[in-house]
Amino acid sequence: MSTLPEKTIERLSMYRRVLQTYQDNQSEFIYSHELASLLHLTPVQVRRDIMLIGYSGTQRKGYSVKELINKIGDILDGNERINAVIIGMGHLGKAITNYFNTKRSKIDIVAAFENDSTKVDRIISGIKSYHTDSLEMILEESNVTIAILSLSPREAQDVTDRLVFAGIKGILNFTSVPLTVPEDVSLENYDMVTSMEKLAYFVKEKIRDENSL
Amino acid sequence: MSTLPEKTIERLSMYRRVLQTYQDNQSEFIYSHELASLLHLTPVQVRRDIMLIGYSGTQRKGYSVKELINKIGDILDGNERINAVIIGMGHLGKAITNYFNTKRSKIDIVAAFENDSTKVDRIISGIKSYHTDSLEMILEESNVTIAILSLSPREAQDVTDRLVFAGIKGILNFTSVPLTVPEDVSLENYDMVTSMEKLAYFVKEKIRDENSL
DNA sequence: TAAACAATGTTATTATTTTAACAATTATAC
DNA sequence: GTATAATTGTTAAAATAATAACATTGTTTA
Ligand SMILES: NC(=O)c1ccc[n+]([C@@H]2O[C@H](COP(=O)([O-])OP(=O)(O)OC[C@H]3O[C@@H](n4cnc5c(N)ncnc54)[C@H](O)[C@@H]3O)[C@@H](O)[C@H]2O)c1
Ligand SMILES: NC(=O)c1ccc[n+]([C@@H]2O[C@H](COP(=O)([O-])OP(=O)(O)OC[C@H]3O[C@@H](n4cnc5c(N)ncnc54)[C@H](O)[C@@H]3O)[C@@H](O)[C@H]2O)c1
Repeated sequence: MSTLPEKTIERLSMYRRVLQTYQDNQSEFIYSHELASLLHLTPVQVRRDIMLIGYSGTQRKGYSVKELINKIGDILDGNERINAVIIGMGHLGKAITNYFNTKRSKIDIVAAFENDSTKVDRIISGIKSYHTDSLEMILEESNVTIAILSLSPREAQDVTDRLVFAGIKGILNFTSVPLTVPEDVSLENYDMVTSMEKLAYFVKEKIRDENSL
Repeated sequence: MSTLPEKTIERLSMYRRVLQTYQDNQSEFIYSHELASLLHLTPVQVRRDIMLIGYSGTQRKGYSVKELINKIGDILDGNERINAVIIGMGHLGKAITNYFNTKRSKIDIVAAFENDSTKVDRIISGIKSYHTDSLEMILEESNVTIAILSLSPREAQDVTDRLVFAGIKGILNFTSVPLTVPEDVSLENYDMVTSMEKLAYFVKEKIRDENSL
């Protein structure tokens, strides 16, 4: 199967989550319009996404919840578990680590890195925290493909370069720094300020539109 | 000016941020290709966005950094400051509050709400935390338009309904719950698990592509 | 067993977003 | 001054994503 559209991948992740709670509570099958309604999407979009991943339901009956969950798992998770590290165990880093390692998931955060000596060589939020100096050493002896960046912006590009050099293939960047990475490294940015400013803009626009009617 | 495309709004927020640091360090003017390069975009996209907001640079000279910052400010910020509240002062809520109120911005987090009695009626991360029971009361006497949700998923929809009823116009949702809100309320969701799973998928795909060459 | 119905699966259309093409303009060099 | 080069502003085209249309098919009902 060729690479799926980005937006479809995002929705697959969301389908799976709601299917998992649906599975526990409800029926064995689910209709596209039910799944759509749980996520405020259209039934067509759900059907199209499911078509794209090559799964088929039964007409008049819907999709097998269990099979669909498994099929999504095949696509999102693959076979092996994925190891991640987190750089920067400040407020955000601790929140993320704490959150992630209380969820069941195929992705594990296996180590943290810190600069601040008071946070090094300790267990924080359930995982071992190392000094950033030993980044290369630790990464060499473990199979880590993803890094989460929640460190001070000032250090973000330097550490990124080292991560890339050490063979990291994906970066989830919470610093607002626009990172430079080579082509073969995937980069996901989340910028909370942008998110807030965007929301504020559309709130303003809606109020303006209402007043102008 | 009519409502701008969503993606343009996101980039405007990013333009402004890099322009602000550029302003402090460098020249009075900036070329589209320079601004593009700082954010890893194309010069065309930068020029098109700037066209859409109705600002003009000088050919052969570029854009006045100061004027462009101001123009973006007119669009994103409007005239008045915006007040926000945050619901749920757990790990994530504290991180966000702490982060936001150390930045200069037109958006202020003015109050927090909590259920846990040990976190109520105290100053946490610099802002006053109230019991969620008093949500309606506090919102009535202040001009708050935006709410940030970082509370337990279980309570998310209930609190959302109350926020909407109390007149909130925008919600930034960090719980992974697919919230139901009326048409006139803007909703921004950020789902960290989806973000991670998406990243993991594209990492896998890239590795697969490389192996199949 | 046949007709009606209600759901899926897929192709076609539309909307949004990005990228390309290029004309217009202005600073610089000669 | 005039030619040249470099940059903006805008329209056109391409790519991506969402929506609509509808044919297909399994299920129910009479
Ligand atoms: N907290 C939020 O809600 C939030 C929101 C958006 C963006 N961010 C961004 O996320 C990052 C972290 O935010 P925070 O609020 O947790 O800040 P913080 O100051 O609490 O944490 C930063 C941590 O990074 C560590 N650090 C610095 N250099 C390091 C290095 N070279 N290697 C390893 N660790 C290093 C520091 O010691 C500190 O513990 C910042 O870039 C911030 O801009 C945070
Ligand atoms: N921490 C993360 O990195 C992260 C990442 C993604 C999503 N989330 C989501 O963000 C939310 C918060 O995560 P967290 O890690 O901070 O969890 P947390 O348990 O540390 O914090 C949740 C807080 O919400 C409070 N709360 C519960 N019900 C409330 C109510 N009705 N009114 C006000 N406050 C209430 C609790 O008392 C608690 O302090 C959760 O929905 C979680 O799924 C967190």
